[in-house]
Amino acid sequence: MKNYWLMKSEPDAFSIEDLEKRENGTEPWDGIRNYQARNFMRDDMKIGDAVLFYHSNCKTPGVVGVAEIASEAYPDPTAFDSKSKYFDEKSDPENPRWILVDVRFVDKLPRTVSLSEMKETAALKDMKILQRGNRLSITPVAKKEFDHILKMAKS
DNA sequence: GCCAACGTTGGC
DNA sequence: GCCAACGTTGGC
Repeated sequence: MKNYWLMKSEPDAFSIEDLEKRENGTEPWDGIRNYQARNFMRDDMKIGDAVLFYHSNCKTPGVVGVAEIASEAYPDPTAFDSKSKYFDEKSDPENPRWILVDVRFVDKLPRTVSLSEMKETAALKDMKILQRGNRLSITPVAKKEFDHILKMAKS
């Protein structure tokens, strides 16, 4: 069974347009330093899973595109790079603490489905992203929520 | 194991 | 830029 996800990114750092421009539209999703998000990548993500690409910390936060999972989880090299802002001296290369998956561009939505609009939509009320104080950068999404957001983007 | 202090996230 | 919510750290 295919799984569905929502992944946040700050467009100033890495936007859906940046993803589209990457070779093969593919980018290693590095820098995840939260255990819950890591465990989703490690335990539940599979190649071909569908992703809602969400822009956070910007003028109009919301879902802007669709991507897909393009690799199994593998060690995040930035954890071992002392020059990286994601460097973690406590991550042992023999037993990596942090992992990542490759994410591939699929589509930009015809329009942004904004966070405020999502909040007003009864069919989306259970989404983790709408729950109070949720800061998780990777959250599972129900297929019907995923489909509903795509439908909203087309209307 | 508790919990205060601290750093980060992210909407507004 | 503000600040509430949250996760992590580290002293005890």
